[in-house]
Amino acid sequence: MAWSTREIAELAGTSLRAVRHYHDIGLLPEPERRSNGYKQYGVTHLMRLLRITKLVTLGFSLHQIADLGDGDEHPAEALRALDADLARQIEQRQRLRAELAEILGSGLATDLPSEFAGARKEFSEADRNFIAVIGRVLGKKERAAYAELLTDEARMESDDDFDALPADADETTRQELAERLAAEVRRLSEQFPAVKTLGAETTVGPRRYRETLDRAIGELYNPAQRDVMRRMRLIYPKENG
Amino acid sequence: MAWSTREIAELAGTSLRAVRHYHDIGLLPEPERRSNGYKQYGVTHLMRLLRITKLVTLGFSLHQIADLGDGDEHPAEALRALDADLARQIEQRQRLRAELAEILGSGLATDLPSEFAGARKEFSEADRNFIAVIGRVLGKKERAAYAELLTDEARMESDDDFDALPADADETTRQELAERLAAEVRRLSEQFPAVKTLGAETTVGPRRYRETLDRAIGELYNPAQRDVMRRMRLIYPKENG
DNA sequence: TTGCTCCTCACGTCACGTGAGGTGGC
DNA sequence: TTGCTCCTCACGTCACGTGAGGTGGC
Repeated sequence: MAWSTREIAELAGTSLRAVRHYHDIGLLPEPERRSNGYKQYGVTHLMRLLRITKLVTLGFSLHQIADLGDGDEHPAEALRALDADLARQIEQRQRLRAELAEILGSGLATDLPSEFAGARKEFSEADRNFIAVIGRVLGKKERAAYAELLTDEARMESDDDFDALPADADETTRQELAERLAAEVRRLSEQFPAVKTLGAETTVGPRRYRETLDRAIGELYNPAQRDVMRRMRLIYPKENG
Repeated sequence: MAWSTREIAELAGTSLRAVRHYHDIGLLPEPERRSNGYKQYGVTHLMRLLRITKLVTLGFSLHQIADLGDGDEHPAEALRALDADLARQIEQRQRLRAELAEILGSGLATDLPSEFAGARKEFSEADRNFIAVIGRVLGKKERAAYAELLTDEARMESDDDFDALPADADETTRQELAERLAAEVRRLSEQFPAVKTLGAETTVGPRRYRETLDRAIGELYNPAQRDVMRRMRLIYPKENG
């Protein structure tokens, strides 16, 4: 008597359902049946199944295996293509691991681009969100420049004051803070010339870039903070965040 | 006015459908709608979406992302688990590439276990099938021993005669061939002591092992060849293939 | 009126896993 | 009669892709 479905599945190291699936899609011919409907497999079926499971573990899709046919020609070209594919997958995973290492090493929030891994750590939630958004719309080079700025520059007292600014801060407080921040931005612009042109290279075009930043600012900061930003721009009329 | 679905999708570098999918599974809250039913996204939605897409590209499943919650705690443990997983995936792919290299280098048929990569090449189809089957049912150590035998031993004239043996070969031819083959097997048994106990360590148990080999022999070789095998066993009474 | 965007079903993909419900031989 | 194996539907998984069919603002 011949093998049952469970038996060839076990001999081939696969599952009952997998064997039936290979029948369903026409990858493995169905064997003869006994009078009660039970399937009876022979060596040729086992051979075919062994080939299938081998190719599956190597990483071929069932479609590819079907295309390879049941002949015994050596599919060198397909094997090389698969190898190249595996090489790509390995590289991609290695890049991901490098990124993970950066994130883990820096304790960087997971919603920030990993270029910012080296940045000084204490952002307010609004700042973090703002940086996440700007990080998405800036082009690669500008993002790197921005990241460099955040990495080299320590947090200043004026930053704390800005974060803590209440929505109803009075006129004098706002103007004074705007002046201190403008002085800071001026200094940064000299130290990091890229800041002057920030927004020149974006992923969404200059118009969407401006719109996006404006919307982010509108939602993330309170009226007094937004007013301080406006005043800053009057004092030091350059693009800035 | 706020962002449309297409707009946040583009800002986050993902697809319209992906955003809707995140809504469907409750990963991303739906925003307010305009009177015409159009969705209007704000910065908080963009932030959430950015976090999701970032974690997706790192390799988290949507379930895992849901479990991480929308808080901004640093998911260090999850990141480390993911890293370990990526390391495993890389290793597995490297093993597959090594196996592919062996197969490609040797021109080995894809239905044979790759341990047999070094084996002498000219198997008859029946032999190849038989080796594939026995390769599956032998345990790892015995498979290695068998592979070593096939690697070191050159093909003999008697092998060719056996492959070419017609189903109606006469008595004398069979007996003579059986004697030559038995002598060969005796020599091999001395050179490779593992041959004597072949079948002791199997993946399917001794009973299924014997059954499997018998069925394979029955289907792969003609009556005269099977008779020669029987005679061999009488002359040199050891397990053999 | 035409073109473009938005919307909601709802089926398709891939390689099976997992019951559901029924039959056959000991 | 009970337990075990075999069978055939047929839905579920995962992260969306891809139309199908309809509406709204310029």
